Amino acid sequence: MNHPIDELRQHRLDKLERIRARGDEPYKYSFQRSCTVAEARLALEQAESAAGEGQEITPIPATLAGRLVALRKQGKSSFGNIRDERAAIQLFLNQNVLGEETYEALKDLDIGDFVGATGHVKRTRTGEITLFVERYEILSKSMKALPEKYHGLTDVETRYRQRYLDMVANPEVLDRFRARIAMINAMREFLVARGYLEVETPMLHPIPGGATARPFITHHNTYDRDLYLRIAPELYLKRLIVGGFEKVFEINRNFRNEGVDTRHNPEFTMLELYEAYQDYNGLMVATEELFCAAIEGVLGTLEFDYQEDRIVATRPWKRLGLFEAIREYAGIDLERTRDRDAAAALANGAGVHVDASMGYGKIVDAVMSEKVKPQLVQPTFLYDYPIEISPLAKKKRGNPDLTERFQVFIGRLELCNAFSELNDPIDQRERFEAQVALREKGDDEAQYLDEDYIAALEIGMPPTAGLGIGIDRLAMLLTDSASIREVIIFPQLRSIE
RNA sequence: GGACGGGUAGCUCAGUCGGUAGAGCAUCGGACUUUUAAUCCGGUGGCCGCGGGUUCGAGUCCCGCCCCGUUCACCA
Repeated sequence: MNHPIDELRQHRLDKLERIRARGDEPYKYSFQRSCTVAEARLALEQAESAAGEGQEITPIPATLAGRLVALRKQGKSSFGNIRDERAAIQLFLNQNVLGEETYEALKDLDIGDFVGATGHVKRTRTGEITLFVERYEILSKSMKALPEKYHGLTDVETRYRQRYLDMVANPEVLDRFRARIAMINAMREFLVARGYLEVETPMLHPIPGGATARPFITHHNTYDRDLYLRIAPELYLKRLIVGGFEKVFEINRNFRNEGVDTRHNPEFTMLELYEAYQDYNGLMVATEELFCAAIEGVLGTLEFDYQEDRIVATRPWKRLGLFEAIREYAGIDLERTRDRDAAAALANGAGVHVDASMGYGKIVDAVMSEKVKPQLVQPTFLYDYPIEISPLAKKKRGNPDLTERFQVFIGRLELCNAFSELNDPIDQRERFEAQVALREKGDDEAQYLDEDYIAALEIGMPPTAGLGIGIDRLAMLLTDSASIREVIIFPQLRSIE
């Protein structure tokens, strides 16, 4: 068989042989760089500005390492480019300098190999910052052809399945994930500075709680029992508030056995925080501050573009009652109508599809999702949600049909969910029982009754407000990404058999 | 799960009416001592996503399936 892959592979194997035959090792154990490529470039630029316009400067000695990303041979001299994590630099390789034998050995280098090189950094006469190489060595041999240099790798499936290749071929992908990391760091620093404790709670739950979603089920052999990958950390974080911590947060993965689309990945990262003696009013302020810290931490400004829209996130953000928003954007009033069928009729009239299984709360939620959310470009709080779809939130003062709950929307993305936490154990039990009743009627997303959580509330939980932020979606917003898969480094794809 | 779009060389893509499977880059050989998508000459490289069908003949038409994207449904 003469497959091209075999041929290319054979060429590389031959090169490995030749390298080893020279007594060299194509997979080195370490390499001592004098600095990074970016540092070398900066050193030259600083020397230049110190010397002044048009002055001769002394070339800067440097030993650099990186992946060889281009090699232009021109007879007895050659140009290459290496790239390390942060920057790329041109190499100049000349037979007179390297010696005939070493220069000849360039034949055994391929684009994709890691190379270490020692020489002096200066500009070529075309002005390109270049390492004039005096010694080089191969550090690691690549056995595969890299994607084409000009177009890069654009095939979305390959980009997601082989993210490492995406990162090699498209360096801006590194920037996107750096932005995500910077965002998380900014939020963590903000919270730690305000005295929140970062905690870790279980990923394996005996009862999946804290959200309405289908769980992944797994099995623990020693205890011979099924466990669930957590759909939310909420109930454990609130147990910590019961235990005596007053400000806690966790940034970690949740798993939900639901559909996959541009805004949903089966595993996703959530920041949840809880603060004792706080309610949703105070939390709205803190939420605004936290979001702004994240946005400025990444972008350095509160004004930015997301897809087609210009977002201006300067505070204060718009606040709208949920029903007010529905009146404004859907043109119907669902607040006065607590009757399920009347609400369904109004929703239908507004062009929102309602099916028979949906109760009042879900109808309100559907109208919000279809008619309100698509209008919420600028940062907006929606607050006061129906009790039916908020089983862990405290009833609104003066209106037991509503809960003290809010969500934040930016760029049509739903980014967080927060409420005054329900800490009345008797009310909580009734809410759980309502969920169990829904489950018995066939709603497999209804929540489970968690007796131990009730027991914790019976010990006593102070007044508390809590918040959950979809980290991946916020990363989408701050990196102008249309799909959640662009900000999840290894997104979930169907496996190929 | 439905609708729409896509899957051809390692990568990026053409492929007309059903008639010998193409280009650029990469790769291999040659030329070249300041190039940077280097250039010039020559060569190698294909399960056309998979499986059926129609046909003298299928990358192309038909049917089924797989995978990806967008979208709708569900969810955050």
